[in-house]
Amino acid sequence: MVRAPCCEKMGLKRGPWTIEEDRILINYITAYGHGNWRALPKQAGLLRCGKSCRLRWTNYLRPDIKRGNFSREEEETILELHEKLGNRWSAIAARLPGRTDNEIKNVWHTHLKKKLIKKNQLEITKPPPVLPHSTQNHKHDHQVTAEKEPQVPMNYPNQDSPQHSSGDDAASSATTTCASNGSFHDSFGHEMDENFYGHEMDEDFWADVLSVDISGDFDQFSQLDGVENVCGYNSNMNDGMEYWFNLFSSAGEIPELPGF
DNA sequence: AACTCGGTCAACCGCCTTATG
DNA sequence: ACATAAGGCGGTTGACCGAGT
Repeated sequence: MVRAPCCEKMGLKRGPWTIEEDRILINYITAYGHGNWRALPKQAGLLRCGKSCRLRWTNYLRPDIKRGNFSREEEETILELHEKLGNRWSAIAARLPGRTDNEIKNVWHTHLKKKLIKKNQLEITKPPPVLPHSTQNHKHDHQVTAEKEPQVPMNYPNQDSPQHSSGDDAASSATTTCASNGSFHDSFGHEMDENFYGHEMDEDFWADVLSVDISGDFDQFSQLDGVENVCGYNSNMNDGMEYWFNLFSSAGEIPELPGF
């Protein structure tokens, strides 16, 4: 079936999002939610297609996004889940709070795939263990196939969860990254230093991007009702909210966020 | 200093599934 | 039951940046 594109290309902006566009999108979703992505850009006054808005929100602007490098535990979790699930990035992301499918996909292709191939090559070059002759025959088969990316069919009949569940999964997965007392936890629930995920690096990054001095009162911002409501949980600052904070503080809008 | 190359990651594309009338 | 709209997914692209030459 041939379908028209999801949005007319005429007059709609593409490419990287500007800070102003981010603010408009956050303002709108904070005030009205995102019931209908297709109608959203028109109602919010954005010259973007709904798909682009959804992607920007889910992959970047959502307040529960965790930024910075992946921890060793997270990498191991991805490897483990990828072995079980294949390239089902959204299913993997659902098990890694604060991480998006896009981010996991990127880290897989840039780091983990190579890591896995290297590991498998090392195993292949290792002298084979002495095995009973009946089992030795199939040893190499397994190692060779492990080097390839698992081929997962488009329909996943053997999976215990439905294929399209990332929206709900993502929402439910957002509840464990940052406790109400401000402590940070990794995906295994271990308490962590807040700098662990490269928080300090992010601060510099955003300061550069926004040309603002980051010395504001995050607590005041993060405890606003509207912020809590959009986050879906009672949370203090995390990286996504930090971005919000800077976005609005640079425009002098705190605490008069729309919808609050 | 200028250039190349490879890594990174945000964004887009096309297809599929689900929801709705 | 069917057609269409909308949401969502995985694959891919391309701009950017830093390291190496």
